[in-house]
Amino acid sequence: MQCDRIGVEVPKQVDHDERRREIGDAVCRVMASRGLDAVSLRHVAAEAGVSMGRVQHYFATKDELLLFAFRQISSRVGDRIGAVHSPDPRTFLRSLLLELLPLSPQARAEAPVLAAFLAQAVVEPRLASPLREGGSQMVAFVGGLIAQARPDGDAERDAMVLLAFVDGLMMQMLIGQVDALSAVELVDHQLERVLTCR
Amino acid sequence: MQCDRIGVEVPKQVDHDERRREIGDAVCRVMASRGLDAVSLRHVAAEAGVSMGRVQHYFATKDELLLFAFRQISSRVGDRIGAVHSPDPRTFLRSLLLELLPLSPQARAEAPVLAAFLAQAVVEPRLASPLREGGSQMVAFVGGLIAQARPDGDAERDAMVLLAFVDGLMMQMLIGQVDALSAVELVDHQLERVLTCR
DNA sequence: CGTTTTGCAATGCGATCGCATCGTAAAACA
DNA sequence: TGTTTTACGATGCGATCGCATTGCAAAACG
Repeated sequence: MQCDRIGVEVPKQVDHDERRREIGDAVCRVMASRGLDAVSLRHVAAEAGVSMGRVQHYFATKDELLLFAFRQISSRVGDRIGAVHSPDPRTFLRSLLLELLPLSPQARAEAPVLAAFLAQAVVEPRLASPLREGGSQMVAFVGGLIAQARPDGDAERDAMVLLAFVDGLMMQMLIGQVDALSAVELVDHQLERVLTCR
Repeated sequence: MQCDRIGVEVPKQVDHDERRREIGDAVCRVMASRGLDAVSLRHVAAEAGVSMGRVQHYFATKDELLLFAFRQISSRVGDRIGAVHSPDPRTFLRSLLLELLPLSPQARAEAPVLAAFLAQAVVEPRLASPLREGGSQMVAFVGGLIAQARPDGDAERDAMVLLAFVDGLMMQMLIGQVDALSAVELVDHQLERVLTCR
């Protein structure tokens, strides 16, 4: 009998990456509901509905587990905002900014996890570094869109302003300070101002 | 012999509140350097240079300790921004916004603590509630200043925009994405736009 | 078919956790 | 001065932690 998958190096009968993703999801769910410090091997195993031995089998250390979960939501958020498109730069920009807020069910699930990792990044350079990298890319991209939508002015600076704004808005939504409707209105208001003034 | 302090209810020989403040400071220092989940009774005691018994003597539970530390930095930040004044509403506004960023040594020490509590507030309503309250007050006050500095337009909405912006900017500074000089420039830029456009 | 490898479950270990308890020196009080 | 109260330091306890180890069924391999 052959391996159940074509190609090389697929282990035996289970999809290694899929299992890791399932456990990574459980990590995110624990983080979203009870915070980063509630993440223990046992809690994650229970959340995933598997044994602790399984978690250990796929992740050598807790650190590796958390780093994997971090990269997992990072890439998910990246995919989500990467899927946004529009021929009109202004519409594109608006959709992009709104995609960064906890408005859709997916974004609502991911935002608390992101917030927890963001706070941890303050004291953990291994998290801060990729976040900075992603942020820089966003600044460059959003800056490009702004430049398209509007002739002159420092587009990169406005990109930083807009992105800091949506970051803060996300946090305020997460603590219940701003609801979804108000948030969208604020984004529209600020975006309008950035694109029409100066 | 008499009590070493005039008035009633001062315990015996030590200043109860002062001791609690010292320990609360140690909590904040641990949080700032190693994050919220590094806060344990032993670490706090070591950081404060006292015995664990002392920490337990002044705080019945860890929860009470953390809540006290939270209220302590909250009131410190409140005092700090409450001390900002200026006859010119525009200058007042600028100073207020800059005071919310980790620019001064005090603010730089407090910001990581605030960020950690903010993230915890996402999953802990007992923290989120006072943060919302403080945020609402800030919106009202900043909105008032905007209304003074600028005739028409929705001042409260712009206050929310500005405050979300500085919140996000604080986080980006904390992860090393934006340095102090750029941050001040971004605040000036955004403030200028809010006050002159629309 | 037998052997090897994989994918776990189970258990145990030492460290650390929050918290309770106990003892006691000193100060306050009568 | 004797008693009480305060302010701890010290120690211990059960729970939980990350992690190492062991065992074993099933699948893959020769």
